[in-house]
Amino acid sequence: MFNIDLKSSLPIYEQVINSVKESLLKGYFKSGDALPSVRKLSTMLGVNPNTVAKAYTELERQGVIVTVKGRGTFISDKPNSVDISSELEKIRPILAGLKLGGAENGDILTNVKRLLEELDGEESKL
Amino acid sequence: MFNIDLKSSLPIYEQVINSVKESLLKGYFKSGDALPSVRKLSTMLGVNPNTVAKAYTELERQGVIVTVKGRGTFISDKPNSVDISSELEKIRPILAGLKLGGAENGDILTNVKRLLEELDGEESKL
DNA sequence: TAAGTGTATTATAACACATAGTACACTATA
DNA sequence: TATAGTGTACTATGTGTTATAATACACTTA
Repeated sequence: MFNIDLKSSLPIYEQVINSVKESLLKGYFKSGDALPSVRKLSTMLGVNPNTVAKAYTELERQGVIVTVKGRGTFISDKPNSVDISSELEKIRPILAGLKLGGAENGDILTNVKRLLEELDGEESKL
Repeated sequence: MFNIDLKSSLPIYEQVINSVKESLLKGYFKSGDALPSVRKLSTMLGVNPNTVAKAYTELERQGVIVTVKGRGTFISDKPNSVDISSELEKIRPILAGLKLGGAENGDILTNVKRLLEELDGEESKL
């Protein structure tokens, strides 16, 4: 479910954020569903509770989840909309690296399309 | 030419790396051309020479540039090929964020295509 | 009452980033 | 031969991020 690589250079809390988002897209969670508690998820992952709490805080800031003191953390029904162009600026240097490394525009586009469909999960295949 | 934002959260040396790569793709440099020296570029950008040296070291590791002791740094004629799938893994979380933020697959693909063409620079429009 | 929630705080350690200053070996040129 | 310019290496310092550890508090549910 939540796949974390402790040896990755990507910070653990960011991996948690990404993992939650992908789980949502793939339909593993629905609006209103409860996420694992901070302490439970931290023991599941073998990670400090503060690290999970940091991920949840950021996810709430983005409107992906909603926290209720004393009760738990739940999936939001309407995540904040994001600025497409600013997010695309993060992709730009990766694309530049791919092109310098010999990748063709067509191949890159095909793979991005495959990635997008993969993120749509199983429900989209019905 | 080399556009650097000292206030960005992206490390300066990474911005230099990206800047050099994009300049190459856009045709501002050809194989064999000399890059600004470490000390010269550092004063141009208002940055420590060690920071520029770090960027150049990484660019050489990727085969983008070649350094000759005592002479300078030059554009390589054959950058190392990159692993497409591993690079795409960096794009995955960004795409997930876009989709959660309400972006449609079609819009995302259109923008990625536009980015790719933008990186091809002016020579491709002849 | 007891257990489980999110949250906050302080402290510590490790690492990345950037700067500063210095030094060395090399190359090109006056 | 000097001089200036090149990449490179090193130590030191400061700052910020990441992650852990250990508590503590207020809240909710059973």
